[in-house]
Amino acid sequence: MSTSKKILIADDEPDILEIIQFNLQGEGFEVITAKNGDEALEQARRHQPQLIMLDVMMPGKTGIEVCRMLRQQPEFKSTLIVFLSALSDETTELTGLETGADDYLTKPISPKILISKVHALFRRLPQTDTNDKVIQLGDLRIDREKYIVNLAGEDIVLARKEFELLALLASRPGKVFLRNEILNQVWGTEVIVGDRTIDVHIRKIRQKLNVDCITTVKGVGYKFEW
Amino acid sequence: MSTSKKILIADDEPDILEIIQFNLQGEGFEVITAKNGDEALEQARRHQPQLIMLDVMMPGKTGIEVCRMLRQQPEFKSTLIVFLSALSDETTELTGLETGADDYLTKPISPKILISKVHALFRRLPQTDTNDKVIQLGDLRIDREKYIVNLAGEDIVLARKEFELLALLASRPGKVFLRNEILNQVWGTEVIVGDRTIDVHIRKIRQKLNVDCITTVKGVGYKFEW
DNA sequence: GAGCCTGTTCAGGTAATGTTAAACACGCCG
DNA sequence: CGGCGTGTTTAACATTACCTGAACAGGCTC
Repeated sequence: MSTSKKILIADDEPDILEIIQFNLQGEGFEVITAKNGDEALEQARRHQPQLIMLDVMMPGKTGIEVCRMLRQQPEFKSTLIVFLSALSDETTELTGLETGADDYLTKPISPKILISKVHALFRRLPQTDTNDKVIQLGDLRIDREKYIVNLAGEDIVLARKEFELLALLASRPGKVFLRNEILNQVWGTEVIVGDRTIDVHIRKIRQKLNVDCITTVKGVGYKFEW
Repeated sequence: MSTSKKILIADDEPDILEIIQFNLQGEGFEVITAKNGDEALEQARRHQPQLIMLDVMMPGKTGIEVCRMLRQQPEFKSTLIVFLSALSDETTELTGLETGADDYLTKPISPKILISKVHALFRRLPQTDTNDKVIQLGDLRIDREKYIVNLAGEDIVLARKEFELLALLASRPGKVFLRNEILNQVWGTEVIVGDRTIDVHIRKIRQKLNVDCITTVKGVGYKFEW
């Protein structure tokens, strides 16, 4: 688990990039930079920052486009995204916020204000380890990327639905997931499946893991406990 | 289904109050208003809004003071707080953000931008609302999310109705809940059950908790005391 | 002590879940 | 294209835990 918070800044003006970088590093943040939209996407993918600051006007892809593309990818669904713009155009700001950004800052901006804003945004970021790609709990490891469950060194093969169901429950150990919640998260809102479907999958997981880690809360849902 | 989101607006100018209220209500928010700082504190306590918008310059307590006082109280630790101010003074903005506010908006502000901002803020809320789901009273903890009652480190398993009944009573310690009130909240208005049903559940809770915390108010109802 | 309210116990009914097997969907490969 | 294997869903049935009402006991008030 990385302790320091990573911030990606994308701007085509080297001066601005440098000033912001300097100030944020002074606050203990790890800063990654990009000179244009494509580079921003590339760096975001590589470094998985918690906060991304995008200049709106950049050669190639605009910040808005970059934001939209990021938000379409599951791993950036909850990443903080902030726009930086020299123009305080209402329409652009609106578009930016509606694209899923968390804030829209206008240049020039005082370094102090910028830092305060960044801190305010980080205050709202959920615990970093809950939406990680790898869930590690004792000798149980659930790797969302590789679709592998490993228990005490032993790889366990789970089918896709089984895996997603387990990953969901394990993403918040202890939390009771309502049956509806599970259906929405694993099956989506459009598909309608019978009542027993969830139970059957739960049973298979219990069987394959051969450990009593999923508790039924009757009339409510299921929860994962370790 | 989530209940509608409540927003509290505090401003001493009636015109501004009205404009903002109108716009937010149009978006489906439930809006509460306050004319000054003290009223804001009062209304916040009463209505427990998810978002509070504070004018900085108000007669009596300033928005900054109100924010500071709110943040000191556990129930407002994760409430969204936004400042509204006519003056874009850097020092004030800094102070505001450092007091724990989520954003600082300068008047005049376009309704559309305001609404977008509000939506952007609410997007960040769900992750942090776990605090609201836990009732902690001394060494008794009722966790609505985990469906667990923990007393002095010991987990106590309650059935669904028992849990909901206890959670209801404990949500307002000291308040006497009428039997009708309990029926409506726990059983719903449509279901009709006999008189003794509540008693039976109360008994089971008393038995399982093994602590005398539910007091009978004869001819009226029950109350939870700690 | 009568009347009213609540406490206690218990067993039957029932809704929710567990279990199993079989049907269905889908891609793979010859 | 058609059989095969895997993954997913359904249906039927078993099982469980929960909820509830009834029946009675006890306590308080008048």
